[in-house]
Formats: sequence, C-alpha cells, structure tokens
Amino acid sequence: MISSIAELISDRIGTMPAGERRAAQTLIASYPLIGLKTVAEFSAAAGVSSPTILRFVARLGFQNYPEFQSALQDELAAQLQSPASRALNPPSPNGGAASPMLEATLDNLRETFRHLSDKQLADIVAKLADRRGKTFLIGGRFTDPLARYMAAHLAIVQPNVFHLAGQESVWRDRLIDMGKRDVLVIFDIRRYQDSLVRLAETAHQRGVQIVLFTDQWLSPIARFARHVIAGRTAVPSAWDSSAALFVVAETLIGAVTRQLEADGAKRIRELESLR
Amino acid sequence: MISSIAELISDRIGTMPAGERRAAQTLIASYPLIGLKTVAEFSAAAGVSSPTILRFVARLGFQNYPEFQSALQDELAAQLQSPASRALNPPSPNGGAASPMLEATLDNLRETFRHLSDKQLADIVAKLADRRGKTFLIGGRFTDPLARYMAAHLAIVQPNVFHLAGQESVWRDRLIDMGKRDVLVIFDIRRYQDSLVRLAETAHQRGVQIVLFTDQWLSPIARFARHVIAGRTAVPSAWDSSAALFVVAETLIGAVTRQLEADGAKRIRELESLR
DNA sequence: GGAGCGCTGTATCGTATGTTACGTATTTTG
DNA sequence: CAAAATACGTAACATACGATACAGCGCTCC
Repeated sequence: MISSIAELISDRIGTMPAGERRAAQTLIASYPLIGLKTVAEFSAAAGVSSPTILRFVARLGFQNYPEFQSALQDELAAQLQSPASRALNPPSPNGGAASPMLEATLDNLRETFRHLSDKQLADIVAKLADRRGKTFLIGGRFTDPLARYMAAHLAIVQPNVFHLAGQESVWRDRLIDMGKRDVLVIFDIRRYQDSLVRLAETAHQRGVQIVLFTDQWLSPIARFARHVIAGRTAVPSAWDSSAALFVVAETLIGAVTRQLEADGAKRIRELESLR
Repeated sequence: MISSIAELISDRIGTMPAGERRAAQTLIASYPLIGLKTVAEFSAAAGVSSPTILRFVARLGFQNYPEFQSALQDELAAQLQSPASRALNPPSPNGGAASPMLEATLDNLRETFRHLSDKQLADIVAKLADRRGKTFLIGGRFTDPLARYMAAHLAIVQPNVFHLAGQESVWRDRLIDMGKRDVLVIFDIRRYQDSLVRLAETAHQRGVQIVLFTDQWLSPIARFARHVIAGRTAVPSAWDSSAALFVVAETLIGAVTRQLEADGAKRIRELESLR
C-alpha cells in the first residue's frame, strides 16, 4: 500500500529517465517544499527544464501540476494535524481502547493552544473582565453545557453574567438587553446551528462583541465574531470532542478571575469574606 | 521579538478591520495551509473577497502575495527540519499565562488515565450500554454541565437517558423511577454537595448502580458507588479543573456508542438512515 | 442630522504560470 | 554502424492568477 507521495516516488524512481530522476531526487531531498513552489523554481533547483518537471508529475499519475501540489498540501495538512508527538510518545503504557482517545485529545489540546496567542487570550480576558458590560453565554446542542460551565464560574466572580437557556424564542428576546458594551460568548461546532447564526447576526448588528468557540473549520458565526477560538475536535470516536474548547474555557475562567483580583474588585473581596 | 507569521498576525489582529480579521482568523485556524493556496481559495474559505486577502497580507508587511507565501513556506521548512523541537518545545512558544494551565491539564489527563484501568472502563461501558435499564445523570454546581454533556450524547444513541435538572425537590421525586437495573451517573467534586450525597444514598438503597465522577479526594458518595472515576483537578487557577473528568466522559460516550454499534442496536441503524 | 472617512466588494487589467508543440540530441537496437 | 525510438529543451501559447481602479456602503465624528 502506497500512502504518501514520497513512497510513490521511491517506488517508481527506478523506471524514470535521467532528467525526471533528478527531479525526483531534488523533491525528496527537501520534501515537500520544492513541490509547492512554481514549476520554474522546481526545474531550476533540479537543473532541468520545466517540461521535464511536468512529465515527472504526469508519470506519478497526476493530471496536471496544480493537482500534484494539492496532493502535497493535503499530505502536509494531515501531518500537521497530528503532530510529531504521536511518533515520539512511547507506545502507550495503557494500551487499551481508552488510549487512542487520550492521545488524540492530548494532541488536540496542544494544537489548539499552539494556534492561540497570548495576546488573543489577553484581549478576550480584558473584555470579559470589563465590568461595564454584561456577559451572555450560549451554546449548541452539544456545546451548551460548556456555556453553562463557563457561566457557572463567571457568574460568581462578577455580576451580570447570563446563560441563555431554554427555547430559541425565549433567548431571542434577550437580545433587547444587549448593547455595545456587552459580550456574547457562543459555542458552536459542526454541525453548525442556524438558530445560533441568526442570534449572532442580530447581536452583531446591535454592536455586541461576540466571542466564538468553534472547531477548526470555523462556524459561519466567525463572520460576526470579534474573537474566534478554533479548537481541534478530531478524535477516534463517532463524536467530535469538545475537550480542547473546554480547557480553553477553563483557562479563560481562571484568567478572568485573576484579572478581577488584580483589579481589586470589591466583589472578590466580599466573596472571600463570605467563605 | 516576533519570529513567526502567526505571532505577527495575532499581534496586529486587533488593529485590523473586520474583513481582514476574518482572513487572519481563518489562516490561524488551519495554519498555515490556507495561505499556501491561491488567493481565490483563501478568500472563499474566509468568506471575503480577494482584494481583502491582498490587503491583509499587505498589512502584514509583505509586498505581494507570492512573497507572503514564500515566507510561509520558509517557516514550514524550518519546522519540518526539526520536527522534534516543535513537539517538545519546553520553553513554551507561548509562554504566558495560558501555558502553565495547559501543562497542568495535560498532566492531569495523563495521571487520571493512568489510574484508570481498561477493565474499569469496560465495566462501566457495559453497564451504560445495557439497554434493559434506564440511565440518570446529575452533577453538582460546577459539574452539572458535564452531566448534561454526557446526557446529550447518550440520549441520542439509546433511549431512557435522563438528565436530572432543576431543583432538588424536583429530581428527588424521580427516585421513584429508579430500580435495580438502572444507573445513576453523578458528578461531584469539592466542595461536595450534601444534596447529591443524599440522593446517592437513597438511590443506592433502592439498588441503583451508581457511577461516580469525582476528584482525587473522593466525594463521600464513593461509599455508595459501584464505579468510581477519580480525576485530577489541580491547576494553577483559583478554580479546580474538570477537564480530566470531561475527557473521561467523552471516552465513555465514544465507547458506549461503539458498543451499541457492535451490538447491532436497531436504534443506531435507524439513526444513520435518518441523517 | 449631515459631511467626511474608511472599509469592502465588483469588475477589469496585465502578467506570470502551467501547458503544449516541435525540433534536436542521445541512446538503444537490429 | 545505421536507423529508429526515446528523452530533453526551446519557444510559443492560453489560462488563471494576482493586482488595481473604482464605486457603494456603513460608520464615526462634528
């Protein structure tokens, strides 16, 4: 079974004429980057002419050069999705059925945070900790519990935190309460829910800042969002995983709490004396 | 010091207009692959027009689109050269407040699963997938969302799954419905809630099997529980983390679904035909 | 409420890119 | 050794890609 293009090449390199073999070797040498550049650059690097490059990719079975490049990109995508950790990590000490799930989740967490900058988090924290506005939270069919989880914590450290529960018609009416200073935190992963998109659109029109938790394919709500957190959701299961978004939510909860403490919010002091 | 383009983007994303910000978010979400494709594909993925993409790369300081792509490719090249360094990267590339939280969570996950035997998981899965009994789920102040999350999934793959919501007096009455064949899944971490303990005790007396998700110090409910899942909760935050329990829950959800598929449950087949 | 500014998309343009045809060189085979 | 077949590069071509000019729109600030 030949899975990668590199294998395909080494499989057929024996049957190639001299020029094409040089192309193959050049590509393998700095795989796969040369293949992503233009035919002219590739041919120059290999020291052959451009038609030779094209004949080379044709021999590999591709209809044209762009198709070849797309294949390389897809390969790269797959490689980047599941980072090297899988190759490094010792064959899991706990070899059972749980382990692939755990490994995938660990990867998802690392990848999610790798794509998340401190600045972005800091911006969101600043907005959430801004006590001048209200905070609303809502999620989709499977992610609404995450909205509840976040709301449960935030509502303790600051006032004016509301989880939008119940039927669509109910929380749509809450739009009246939302204005420019307010934040709407939405959790929405595939399959994206129309009702949430409509909510987001209306809220956006009212000037509400939207913080969106979504998956890496980005909910259409990203269009209206001020801040987008894209979490990895792929796991070996029939369901997508929201674990990465959950951990980001916990991180934000912690950071907002710390921020409010730093601000010396009276509420925090009162809370501590209550305990 | 700004080294990667991703950093550059998150640094300036705050100063960008809406359209360009969408471009930035799209790129970050599946970094850096979209940026290697054509302007047209990039713009389509981001849901903006091509000129917006070009303005976006111009704002990042690139003279033209090809130059931007070259920069991305160079970055990729450096990354692919030393794949190990990226996965390990102890001096976190993202050294701020988020990282300790992430590290602690990763540790918690690993530790939690290390203390979790396959057999234990298998037993719980078998019980949850047993269609002869009903499944009830409930959680505490902060963990009830986890119960909801689990219920939302389980209720799809099998009938008779109920989340106990609302006031204590309400769900206490549901005890009447519970019998020997039924399962009660309880989430309870510090500070343990008396109301849940009382519920667990009564349910236990009625012969209900209890599956308890708790922290490493074990809720008093452990005394009545048939199965206990102890998750690590310590993180550098004012709050405890439920992430480990969340991931165990997702693992169980996936395993139960797989089990039911293996059992050839009619419901699963019907579900698939519905989609 | 009105004027100005900035952002965004549509449509057009020039060009760099991939593609192909053809002629020459090189190798292979009878 | 000759003749044919294969391989390779040059050059012309067409397409699709990135770039730009312009107009419409919404927003902010007087």
